[in-house]
Amino acid sequence: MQRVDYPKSLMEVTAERIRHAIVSGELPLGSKLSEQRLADALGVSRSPVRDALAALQSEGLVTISPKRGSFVFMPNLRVVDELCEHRAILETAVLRLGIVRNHGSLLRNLENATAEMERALAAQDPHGYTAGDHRFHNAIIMGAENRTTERSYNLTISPLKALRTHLFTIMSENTDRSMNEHFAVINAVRAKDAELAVSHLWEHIEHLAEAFRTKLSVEASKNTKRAM
Amino acid sequence: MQRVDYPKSLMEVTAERIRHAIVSGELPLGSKLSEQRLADALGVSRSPVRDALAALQSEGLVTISPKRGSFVFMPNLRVVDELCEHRAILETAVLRLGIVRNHGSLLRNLENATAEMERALAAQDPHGYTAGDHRFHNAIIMGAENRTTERSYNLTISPLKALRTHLFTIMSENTDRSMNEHFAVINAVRAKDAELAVSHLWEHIEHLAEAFRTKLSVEASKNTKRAM
DNA sequence: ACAGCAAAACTACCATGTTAGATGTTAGTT
DNA sequence: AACTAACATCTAACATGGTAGTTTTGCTGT
Repeated sequence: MQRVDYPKSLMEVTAERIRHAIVSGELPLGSKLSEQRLADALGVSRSPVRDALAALQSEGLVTISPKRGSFVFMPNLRVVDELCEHRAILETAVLRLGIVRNHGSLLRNLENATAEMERALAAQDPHGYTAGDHRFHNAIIMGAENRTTERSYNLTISPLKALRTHLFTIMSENTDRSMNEHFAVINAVRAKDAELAVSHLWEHIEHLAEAFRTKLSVEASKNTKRAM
Repeated sequence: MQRVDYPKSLMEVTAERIRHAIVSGELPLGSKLSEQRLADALGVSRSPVRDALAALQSEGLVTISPKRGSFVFMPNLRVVDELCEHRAILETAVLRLGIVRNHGSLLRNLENATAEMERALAAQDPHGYTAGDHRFHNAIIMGAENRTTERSYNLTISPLKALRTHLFTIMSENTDRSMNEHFAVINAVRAKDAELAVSHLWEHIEHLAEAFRTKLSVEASKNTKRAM
């Protein structure tokens, strides 16, 4: 007999659906949502939708305007900068710890992730490449074995994941440089040179922030549509 | 004329009340809550209480057990360690940035905070001392001017604030060492020696973690009571 | 055609009712 | 005394109705 895992509540399922719709690009950034419409579309009452939206707000994916409506988050340049910097702060700090605490498994996970990315790159599979990238950075976060930091990371990474799919519909042109940066981090980790690894990692994330900035300033002239 | 700030919703007020009750020690750690009882006690309906509890759960102050009840969070040694480490990660990273970006105002705020702490120490005012300490660490966080990191910090610091009031009812015996550590950080900041400041700060937070650990292992034999 | 303005539609907030699941209690059996 | 199961009680999850604030719409006069 195996212990039963708790069935997910309606609110959780609802939150997952909406989160996926945002991150996958189904719901445009800044688009208007509505408890009632979402409830009708998902076939549930307004209560779980309301709870889900509140949860997604604390994840940074949704902003709720009192008496006006709920909206998919709409990043400006400053917020994106801050998100990337926060990400860099967490990843670099955790990388320092991981190199000391779990050097073996950390290195192995990083290598697996880059292998997946190379495979996806050869197969021209943008989706797989993105998955590998997430796996790479996730391996860094897991290295310190600190659940609090993991939670904090997941909160800030959700909007960034959404941004990635919304801004980069095709595989970026900078994948070569990106791959090299990943390898640079790995090599430094392998050599247990924490400071070098950290500096490569910070630079890597900074490049991503730059890419976001240029894309955002181009697409700044879009207007909000109703999605739900 | 000043821009009016949005009137707070019932849910926000409710959340503030409950949060204050937890952080101030009014509600014991691990004690059972109940939407209905809280609603009756606060004179509101269950809806805002429910929303508030959900928000407090994402702050780490409350844990909700499906169909069973809500409880004030109950930390174990591991979680406290992780909270402190996460705090150290954020504060040290942000301190590095702050020294570069806002050296002047950062230093000024740190000095004001320690001045407040010394005043409180001379006046035997534990409450004021704690307030000064919070102001000190808050000054560090504000130094980088990154709202995302601020939010992340506030989420992790709430349980730690609660722990402080619940575990240290009297002013700690280690205030001398603590004050010296604060001064060590300030001096390093003044000299713009980021690495030295960071190492002092990390050590300071690590000492706090140790204090939590010893107190927790002593008080581990307490049982849960109903509070509301 | 356009500005002003009032009515209608829409929204989240809050209150309350209902329900399924979890827990505590007690009567009944061995 | 020990175990069991029916029962009562308590809980949060979910559904639904009312309300006040916001936005849109559509009419009106110019």
